[in-house]
Amino acid sequence: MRITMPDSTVIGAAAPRVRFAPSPTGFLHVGSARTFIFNWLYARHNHGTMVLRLDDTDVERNTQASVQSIFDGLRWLGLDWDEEYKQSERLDLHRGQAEAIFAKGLAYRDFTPAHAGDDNQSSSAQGAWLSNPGMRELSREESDRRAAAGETFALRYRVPRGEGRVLRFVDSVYGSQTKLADEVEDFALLRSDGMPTYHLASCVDDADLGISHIIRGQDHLTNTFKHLLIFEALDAPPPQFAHLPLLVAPDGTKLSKRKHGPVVSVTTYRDAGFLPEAFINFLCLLGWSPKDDREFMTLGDLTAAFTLEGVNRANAVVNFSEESPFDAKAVHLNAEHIRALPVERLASCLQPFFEQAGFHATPEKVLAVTQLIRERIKVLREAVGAADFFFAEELAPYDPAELIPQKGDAALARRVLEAAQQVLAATPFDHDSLDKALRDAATQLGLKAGQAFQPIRVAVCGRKNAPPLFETLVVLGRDVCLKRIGQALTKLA
RNA sequence: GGCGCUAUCGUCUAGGGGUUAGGACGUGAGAUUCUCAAUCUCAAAACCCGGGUUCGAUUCCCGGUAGCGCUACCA
Repeated sequence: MRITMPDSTVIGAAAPRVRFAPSPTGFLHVGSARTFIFNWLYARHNHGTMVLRLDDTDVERNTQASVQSIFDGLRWLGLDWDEEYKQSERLDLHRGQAEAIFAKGLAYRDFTPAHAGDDNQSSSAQGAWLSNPGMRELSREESDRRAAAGETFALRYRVPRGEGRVLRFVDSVYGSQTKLADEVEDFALLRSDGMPTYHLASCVDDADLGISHIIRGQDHLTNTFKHLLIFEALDAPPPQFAHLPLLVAPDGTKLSKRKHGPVVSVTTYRDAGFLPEAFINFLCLLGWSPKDDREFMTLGDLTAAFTLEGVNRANAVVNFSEESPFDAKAVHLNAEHIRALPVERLASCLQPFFEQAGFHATPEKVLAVTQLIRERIKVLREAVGAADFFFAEELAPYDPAELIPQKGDAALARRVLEAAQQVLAATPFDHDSLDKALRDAATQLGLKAGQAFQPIRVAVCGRKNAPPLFETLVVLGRDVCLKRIGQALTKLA
């Protein structure tokens, strides 16, 4: 296959083909998302092809909801893929290849009933389990006879034994890896219900789809020896492997949906108001670095900088807790990306959050508000709480004591608010005019700006901490400001 | 139990035979400011342990320890 690139260079067989192969057994979690991102970056950096393959051979555990959740997550990330497959639609290929392997004598039928759970303490005391007694040695005739009689069986790989065979591959991240074939157990290719196992289906598809690089979690590092054996039985050259360090929870264990819940789901980040670019940026810094001091990186920066050589070998902790479900660094990077976004784009990101909160949010107003809060929010969702008073018809109840400035009393607050009423009624409603008029008024009252502005700010916003006063007044408009100051005066009465 | 992988501030990481071991987040202090943010400055904070190699190891080697992964007819 030859692909003509936009810059019209022709890439030959060297153009990599990578794949992301999630199994739909739950929501898309951050570890999977990172694997997807690294594959994507590798593909784009090298002008290769990104394949999405749903590894859905575990019928028991697959759900449609999970498929949906994975696509939701991937769509949100905004990273595309070039080809899409479902393993469940390729079962004939898997079974055919299993038969071919069996025909070559590289696999055998195991009629031992599947045993559930971990009742093999006795064998673990001795060492590793390698095969079920008697099954490997069954003659072809005997095996055929029992199969014909309707006995169910699993198909197992006949791992080379007693030859001292060394299995070897060079991992792009972990370097040279070797293992004695004698230590690899006779793993299953086909289950007794005829369904392919993950190992078989995955390798058959990787070979068939011409995958050149397998970039996946380190939990598969030792499985790779089995996969080498399968590729060999398939007469297919093994792809290049690159294993990624695992993402772990603060307790050190691998991130899991079961154990850690929705805090590891991609959609949780989306709903909290992370920007996809920020989320991707954060995930990339877990187990990879550009080897310079850059941390804030756009998708373009990441694509340009990403190499497998830059991947680390040690597991990375995603630092979340009960109190703060998001890693502080993720939050910080998100705030940076929020500030880097053009206001118009940020405003349209904020729009749905405001609408969801039930605000009457016209695009014009949202744009004006966005300018005032963009340095004050770290995740989009916070905008709702930070800007509610811009949209509310009536201010939420607040403590009138807030109206009283430091070293002042209620009488002082009243004087300030009354002066403000006059000024606001008579001054053109723009930033500079209000700035001058309000400062002059403060001077006349013999007050410092801070003292004078607090009552006004609280009257108008219903809280002490808010965006700068004059901009806020302008966005709110004269009528609303005067009305709220009037209400504040009644509170002080 | 067996096999494998890993080990630098609390966290993410840079670095590498001789360095004041660098950056970022977080934390603390200060500056600035109409509050809050943002911004800026400063501070505290790390080479798992033991051997070896070497003039010299945090860096290379071995051992230990710890953590993680795999050890399913899950993926």
